[in-house]
Amino acid sequence: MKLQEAQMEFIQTWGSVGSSWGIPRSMAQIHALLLANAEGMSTEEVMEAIKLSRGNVNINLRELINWGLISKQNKLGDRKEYFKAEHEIWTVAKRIIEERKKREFVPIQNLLSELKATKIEGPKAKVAHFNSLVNELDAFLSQMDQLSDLLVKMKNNRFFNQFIKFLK
Amino acid sequence: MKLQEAQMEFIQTWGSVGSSWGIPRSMAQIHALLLANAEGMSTEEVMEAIKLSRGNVNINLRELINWGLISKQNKLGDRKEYFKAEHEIWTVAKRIIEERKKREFVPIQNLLSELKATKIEGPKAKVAHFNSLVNELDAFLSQMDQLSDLLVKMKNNRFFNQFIKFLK
DNA sequence: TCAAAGTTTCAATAATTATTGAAACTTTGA
DNA sequence: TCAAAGTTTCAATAATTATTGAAACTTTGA
Repeated sequence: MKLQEAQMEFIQTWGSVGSSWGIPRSMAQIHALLLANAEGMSTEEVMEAIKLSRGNVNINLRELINWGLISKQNKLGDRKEYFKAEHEIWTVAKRIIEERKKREFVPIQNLLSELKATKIEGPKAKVAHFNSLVNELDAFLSQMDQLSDLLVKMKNNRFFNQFIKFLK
Repeated sequence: MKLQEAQMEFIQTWGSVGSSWGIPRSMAQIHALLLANAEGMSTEEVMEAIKLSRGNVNINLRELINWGLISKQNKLGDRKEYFKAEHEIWTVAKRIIEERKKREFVPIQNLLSELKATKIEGPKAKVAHFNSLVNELDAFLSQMDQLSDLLVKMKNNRFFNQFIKFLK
């Protein structure tokens, strides 16, 4: 298989998985493209490679920068901006986890602590059920939170593997 | 705060977080509603509580059943079907993790193993970079896979907490 | 067997979200 | 200072996804 084809398959798959994830398809595709290329690429090159409009590429490159998944690069004697992916896979994962936590965990956690702090009025049994849901969810989410912090610190594969074995 | 209001806030938040997740808002809302009620509810009751059409409620109830997040119940002397949420929070998490793995991990993993098995042609350095990306991603995903299996088995809070402490 | 109660399907439509592309803006260096 | 090169913005539009609601279908028990 040609490198080009392989890259394209990768980009397509990453894009469609991304979009079933709540990440815009183009953003995921651009990310995949930059991951697949060791060197940075310019806006033009990205546009050309995955046939997207300038505006789209620009917006999504900036979003990827916000996520900390790519960074700007300058080439000497060249005025264009180049964009280069973070290639360390554990760092990539860390950034994605952090960003998703912000969007998916924090709002629920905020609501739950608010509800925990509030006296809820209504039929006793129903209120009890609701309160216990709130408490259990809250406890669960804070455990997941801890686990993800841990995960993110665990960049060392060997340690991770030992740890998995230990727990089996 | 009235129980009703509290439930509604919960339903709204769960719905909007769900939809930033790739889960249809209505499905997440129906799930939240059933989680918040100890007893099962009929299609009519769900429609009434969150103002959704019959078709929508029907489709999403079935989808929730597919996910294993709710189940049908019958009441004696009543022809209607009632739907009751799985209330054990670790089981809920397990089901969601499994379902998301199917949608988000499996396609990437399949592609990666295909790519690993293929000889890729092109400039040596670029092919090397691409191959190492494929290998690292594959290794990473299989670690996450193991971790999630582990997590799912770890229903016991006490064990989980000890384990977190142990690793700190 | 039949009608009432309930469930499912699905084409049409609404709502949401992503994308385009041209115009406005910014930066650079001669 | 100015024009060329490059970047950003954003209204219009396209694409995607979710929702409605009425009609078709199924089940139940008298």
